[in-house]
Amino acid sequence: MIAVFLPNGKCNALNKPEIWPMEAFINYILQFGNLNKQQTDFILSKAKTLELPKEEYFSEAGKIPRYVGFLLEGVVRFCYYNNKGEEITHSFIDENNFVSDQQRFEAQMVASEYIQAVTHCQFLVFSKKDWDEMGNTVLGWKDIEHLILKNCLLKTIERRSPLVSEDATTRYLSFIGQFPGLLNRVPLSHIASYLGITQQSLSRIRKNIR
Amino acid sequence: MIAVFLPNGKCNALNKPEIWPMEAFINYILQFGNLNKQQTDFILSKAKTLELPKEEYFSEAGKIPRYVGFLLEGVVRFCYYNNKGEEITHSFIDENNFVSDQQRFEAQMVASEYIQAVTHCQFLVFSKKDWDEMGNTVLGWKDIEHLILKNCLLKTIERRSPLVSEDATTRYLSFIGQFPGLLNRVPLSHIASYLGITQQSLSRIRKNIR
DNA sequence: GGGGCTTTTTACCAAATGGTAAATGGTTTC
DNA sequence: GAAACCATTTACCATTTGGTAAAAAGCCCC
Repeated sequence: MIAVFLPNGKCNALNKPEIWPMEAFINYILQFGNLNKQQTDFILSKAKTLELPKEEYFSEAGKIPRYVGFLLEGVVRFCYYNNKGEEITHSFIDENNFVSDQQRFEAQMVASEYIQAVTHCQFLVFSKKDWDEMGNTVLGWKDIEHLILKNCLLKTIERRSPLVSEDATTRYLSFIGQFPGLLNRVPLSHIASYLGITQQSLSRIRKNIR
Repeated sequence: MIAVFLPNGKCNALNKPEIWPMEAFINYILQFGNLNKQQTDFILSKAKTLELPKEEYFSEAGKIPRYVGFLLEGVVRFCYYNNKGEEITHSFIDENNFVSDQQRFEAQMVASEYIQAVTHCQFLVFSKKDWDEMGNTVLGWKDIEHLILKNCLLKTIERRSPLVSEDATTRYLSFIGQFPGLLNRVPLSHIASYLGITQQSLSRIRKNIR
């Protein structure tokens, strides 16, 4: 991956991106529509890289989201606090997916959820200004943007559906199927929260499965 | 409401819509963008009405969705069968909302869910051909369509979130808050399924609340 | 490698939920 | 109005899950 490490361990290093990891990003985009080289170059010219150390926030409840991100490396989670003060992990996102509280970003409204780096993360990011400029400049980008967002929302709904109706063991197995490889990168406490059970229950379930 | 009742109790009566209930529909649409009279007239000229008796299907798993619907009167539910053969109610939709398996409708793919009338229902419906024609003819309609879909998907996610993390009583109370008035129009068995609990548990919870 | 820290597992019991079956209540049909 | 039907509640007990606490395992730092 890109050899851009943070000199001071802080989270806000913005750099011009290197060349080749962009391919994953461009390939992702081109799934949803056609763009010519000039157009993709324009989009890439707006991208910056952002590194976040583990546990830092990509965006925070109570603040206005600054970026749309595309996750090149790492895992993030969306979480919020319910009215009992419990921290609820709502979603996980891994490599080569967009990361954004899109509704709040678009409207530049205060967010109600946190987006947190679960591992060390590397993003491509777009500011509101650049994102809007892409929409106005690149013909067809708005359609692609809509398709991507729709796709993300549908995936979220599909992933979370079994979490309501199935028993805890089935939910856990379904999680493993949906996110193969995430199991070893994410604390079990977050997975338990995502599945809507306690950490102890999850541990019991894992024991029964072995 | 429109006085178009079915002569034979069957579900496929398509008629030209009357005038005034369209207002709710147009008002709904204009929330998401501006259209002039000519444009809304064009859209209305494509709308037909569809009446469905209680328990009939608006669209069925294994079949290609024929219409996008706008629910003028009644309640529908989305449901599917999980791999244990249990029927799961995934969502409820009530008056003045769009009803569509939009992804499958757009692609004219076989659906995996049922959309069923919970009460007697009256819809405005649009065929695939007319829907596409609206997109190609009415400038700005595609944007409105995207916004509406995004809005529906976000609402679905928001409504279903507490169903994962909260206990059954909280989920029930949250359901009542989200759908005031639906309680008396929908069988409790469907509500229990929606909440991810058995009918007996729901009955117990209702007893405890009194 | 050892001390200190966090994560994960285990144990115990209380509480909530599921499953089966029967009773009650309400509605429709004739 | 009685019979038949469906929806809802109740009861009982088995199973699952939650909550508290402690033990074990893993990890980091020096």
